[in-house]
Amino acid sequence: MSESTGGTRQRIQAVALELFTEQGYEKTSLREIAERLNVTKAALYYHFKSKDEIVSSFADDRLRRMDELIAWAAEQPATLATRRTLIGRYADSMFAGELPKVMRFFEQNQTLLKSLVVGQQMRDRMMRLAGELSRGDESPAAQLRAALTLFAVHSSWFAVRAPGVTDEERKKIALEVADELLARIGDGD
Amino acid sequence: MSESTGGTRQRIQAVALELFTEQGYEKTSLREIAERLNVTKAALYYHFKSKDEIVSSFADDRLRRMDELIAWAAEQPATLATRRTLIGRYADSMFAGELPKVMRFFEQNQTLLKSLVVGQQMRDRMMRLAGELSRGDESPAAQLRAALTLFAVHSSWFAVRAPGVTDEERKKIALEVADELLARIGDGD
DNA sequence: GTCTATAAAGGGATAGAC
DNA sequence: GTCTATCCCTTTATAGAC
Repeated sequence: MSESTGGTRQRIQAVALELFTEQGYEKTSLREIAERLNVTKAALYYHFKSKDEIVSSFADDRLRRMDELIAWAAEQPATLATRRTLIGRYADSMFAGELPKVMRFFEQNQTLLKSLVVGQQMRDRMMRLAGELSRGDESPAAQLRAALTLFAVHSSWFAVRAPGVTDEERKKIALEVADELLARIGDGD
Repeated sequence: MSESTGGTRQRIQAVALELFTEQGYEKTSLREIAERLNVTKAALYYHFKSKDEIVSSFADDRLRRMDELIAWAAEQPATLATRRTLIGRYADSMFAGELPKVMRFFEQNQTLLKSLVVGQQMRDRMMRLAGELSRGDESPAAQLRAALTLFAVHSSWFAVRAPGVTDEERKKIALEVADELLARIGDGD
């Protein structure tokens, strides 16, 4: 209860995430975030000790979930069934709650993957996830297919431009295409 | 001949493109670019009237090539053969000369696609290209496959992590995976 | 927990000498 | 074609009052 001081911290996170995603992290100033919330910059610094700590604050949760997913995958056999379940679980997390927003933020701010520590961690988790999806087939084509599978889930948000498509339908389409790609992994022998 | 004053303009373009891609457009200052070239900021402003004009200067050429490609595709029948030739030509341009560097720049600076005019133009061309790739099959799945096809060509640069892979091999792998995706477009009837 | 005020630095861009 | 010098603005971040 000692943390629920009106939820200002959460409001800062929400506004920052939105502006960082739409305009870019570098182009969004703390002044702009503060103005949207009708507070001052100094108030922001009470809740976060720097600009990039705001990013870490909402990315850490996402990192934890990815770690869980990767750990689970590492214990499974490298079969098509495992890969399908893995991408299915990943898609579930990408279409639930606030997590897709965080992933969209990183997609829009690719250069942060290099300059911020939390960005490097996110990059690392994505590569590990792709590694699990192609485990058992070390061919270059398999690596590409694994990466595209993840991108299929992400890009279903914007690549499917038809009007009136629900989230559930987007997920279904993404998994349909992903399954086709996964089916081609590991059949080289 | 009146423009060949030592190629300073080209050197500025090359350094800017590299730094913009590696660190991000917003994070790279004109001072930093000038220092790398051992000139002053004012010298940069003799060649380009603003920071974003540097971007336009190397993006315009890329835009022209994409326009040509889109115009060509629009005249062809919406068949699998056309789609395969189209993605093949696109891959050729992505693996030749300086063009891939420009595309990597835009990938790393996604937010510029919104804020810069030339970015909006590039975004528009990519969507048109995807449109040509899925023309004749307006299903959401076809749109997703078309987008993934383009991404397959782009991502072959970083998703294929095996050492010692040549550009030619990357292209071949990308087109192999792209062809599988394209084969699923337009067979809904 | 939020404020005012300010420090310290760096950004893009321009004027005018050479 | 490049320089020095400078303008004006915004940025992140901090100090200290309330």
